[in-house]
Amino acid sequence: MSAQVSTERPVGRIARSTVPQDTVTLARWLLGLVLIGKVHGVQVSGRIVETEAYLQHEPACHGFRGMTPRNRSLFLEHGRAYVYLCYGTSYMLNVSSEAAGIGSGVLLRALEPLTGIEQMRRGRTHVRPADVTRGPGRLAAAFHIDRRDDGRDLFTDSQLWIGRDSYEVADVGVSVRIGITKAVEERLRFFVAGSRFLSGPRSLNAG
DNA sequence: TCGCGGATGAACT
DNA sequence: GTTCATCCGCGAG
Repeated sequence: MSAQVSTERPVGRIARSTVPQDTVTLARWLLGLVLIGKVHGVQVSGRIVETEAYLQHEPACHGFRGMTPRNRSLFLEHGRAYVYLCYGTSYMLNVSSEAAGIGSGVLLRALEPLTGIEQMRRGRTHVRPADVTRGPGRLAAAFHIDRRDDGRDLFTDSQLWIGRDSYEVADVGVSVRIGITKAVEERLRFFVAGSRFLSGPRSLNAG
C-alpha cells in the first residue's frame, strides 16, 4: 500500500474550547494535527501520527501515585505540556488531558516532519530524515524540547503549540502501548494507519 | 528487519 | 538503591 505523505498547508490556531477533555478522545483527536516549535529561532513543524493515552487509574500512568514535583503539570487543565526525562537520555512530551486535578495525559510518540527538517537534523546528520521525529525521544530532541517546556499551554503558547491545517486522517489504527512494563495489555496506542513515520515494530502498525 | 545490551540521570522509595 | 513511556550500534537471519 502507498503511504500518504502530507504536503505543506497553512496552519491555524485551535480554539481551546474545542479541545476534548477526555484522555482517549484527545489521543485520537490529536492525530493529524500539527506540532509547531522553534529551534534556534527557526520554526519547525510536524504532523502528529502516533499517540498513547495514559489514564490516572492505571499503574502505567505517571499520575497513578498522585502528584509529585515532577508530574504536577499532568494535573493541570487539559492541553498543558508535561515533559520529563526518561532513562537519563530522552525527554518525553505529553499533553495533559483532563480537568485540573486529574493526572491523565497523552504521549506524543511520532510526527511526520513538515517544515524545518534540516534544522531538526542539525547536529544529528547521521539520522535519516524519515527517522528524525520517529519515537518520543527523537521527537523531543528534534524540537529541542526539555524541562523548560514543562507546563506550557500547548494551544496558546508562542514557542511550542499545536495547530490545525486542512489535513484529515483517513484511518486510525489501535494497538497496545510501546515500551512500558505495567498495564501492557491495554490498547491505548493510536496512529495514522499507513503512515511511513510510525515508531515501534511493523507488526503493531498493521490494521 | 529483528532483538539484544549498554549508556544515562533525575525522581522517588 | 531502584526505577524508567528510550536510543544507538551491533550482529544474525
